[in-house]
Amino acid sequence: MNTQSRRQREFEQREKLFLDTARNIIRQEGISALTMDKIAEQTEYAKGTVYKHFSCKEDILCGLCLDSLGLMYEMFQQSLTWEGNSREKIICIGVGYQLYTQHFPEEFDLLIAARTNNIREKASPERLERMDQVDTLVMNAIRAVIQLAIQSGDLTLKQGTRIDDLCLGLWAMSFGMLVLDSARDLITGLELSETNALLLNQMSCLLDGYQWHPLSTEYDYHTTYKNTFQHLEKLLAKD
Amino acid sequence: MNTQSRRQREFEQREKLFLDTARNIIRQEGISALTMDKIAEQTEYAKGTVYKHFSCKEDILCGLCLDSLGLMYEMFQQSLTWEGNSREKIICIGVGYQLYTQHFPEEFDLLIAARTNNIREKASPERLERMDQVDTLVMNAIRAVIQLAIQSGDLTLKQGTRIDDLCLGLWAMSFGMLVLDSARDLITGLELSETNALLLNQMSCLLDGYQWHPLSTEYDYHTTYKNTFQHLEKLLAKD
DNA sequence: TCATAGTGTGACGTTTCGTCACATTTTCAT
DNA sequence: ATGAAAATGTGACGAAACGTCACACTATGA
Repeated sequence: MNTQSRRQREFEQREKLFLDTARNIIRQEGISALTMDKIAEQTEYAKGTVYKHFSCKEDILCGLCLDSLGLMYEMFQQSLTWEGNSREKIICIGVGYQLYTQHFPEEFDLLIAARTNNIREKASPERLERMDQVDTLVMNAIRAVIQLAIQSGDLTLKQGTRIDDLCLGLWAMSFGMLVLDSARDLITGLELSETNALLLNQMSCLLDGYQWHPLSTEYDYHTTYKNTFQHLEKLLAKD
Repeated sequence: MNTQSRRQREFEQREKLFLDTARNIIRQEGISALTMDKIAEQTEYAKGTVYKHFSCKEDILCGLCLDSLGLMYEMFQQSLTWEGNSREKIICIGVGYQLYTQHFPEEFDLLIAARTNNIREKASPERLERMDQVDTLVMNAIRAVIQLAIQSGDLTLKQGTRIDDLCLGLWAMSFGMLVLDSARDLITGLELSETNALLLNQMSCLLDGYQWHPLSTEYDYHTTYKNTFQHLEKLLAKD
């Protein structure tokens, strides 16, 4: 009975060890340097043991994404507690997303890659399933703020628009901006404002378009942005 | 002299043959089934010859993306000629983007993957360079419409916002929506409107937020959407 | 007609993957 | 304490794919 749970615990610890090692290799040498043999060697386990945990290399990548998503979820939960009106809470979530991508560019890169068939074709169904679940949790965090906004009267959905449409819209805008911005040096010849102003401005326009009150003309969200930024940055620094 | 140019032509034709073959393999068997040996075998050339054209597998993927981007650019150029106000032109571009992703999901998948270090770490610098160039062309198409809108008085940029910020915002929203939507079945538990309405609604809100006239309250863009959709779909059907 | 430059080839060495039969350790009933 | 059985860990191995390169073949033009 007791040994059962100990075994389980050891198994989970080892899984964590493998993932941490993989993460380090990617951070230090890039994703193409990640091999199963290297993970085995650095952890001083045999390759077969690694395969007891992960069905293939892509499965490990998804495992790393799962960790990332979990971290992101925690941060989003933090954002929900931010004191302020509903729009400020949404901004706080956006800032969290942005900070995350800036602190963990490699992980974000993986998150993008994991939306790609390249990876999904190979990863194990179980882990893909788990990723969906965390995805849903993250979505729920956003959904909660939207519902709050509707309840408090800050937001009235237009005819034919659903809550989840808005969820996806906000997510899409943030995701898109961060993907494109993370590859900003690729897009040569673009004359952009500085990164931080970019996301806030675009989100402000979108939220104004939704008629989510108070509008950016009625309220100073730059201050909100600065404050949430500092707040969340402190949280991140703890790691 | 003459033989020179003939050689050159033959070389380009063969490159196209390799790419077409690769595309077919991906479409039929998925990206993980793509191997250099398979391309060589199917084209009845030796592997060494394939490597005369592409430095590695990832380079081929980028080659496919280049083709995709070229096609997209052509479609965007078409959109610029759409008769209507500046907002309708932007919508036409968005619709083009959407149709593209729906018609060529595999290619779109590659476009996403090609923004990832996974691929970029390995592809040849020359081809990455060329991709940037086409990226820039595509951006220019969007930029042109924004400039038109400003000139015609439909749009006035807010203080501190640049044309390229708006470019990126529009691109980000569309890209984000299409990425997330292309993986829509992943995000279980989401209750979304149908795909087509989604992008239009979100773009409408964003454009309203920019105060890009005529606003969606003053003009029926659903009709525009339908018309542009049909128009571009005909163009695509020609292939 | 033949020397030469240019082009194409596929066998080969290397890397990495993923497997599996066997070795080692742990457990638990006696 | 002991040993049989169950659980766990190992790493040698075969297969698959990559990318290279010395050589073979072909085209060119003097």
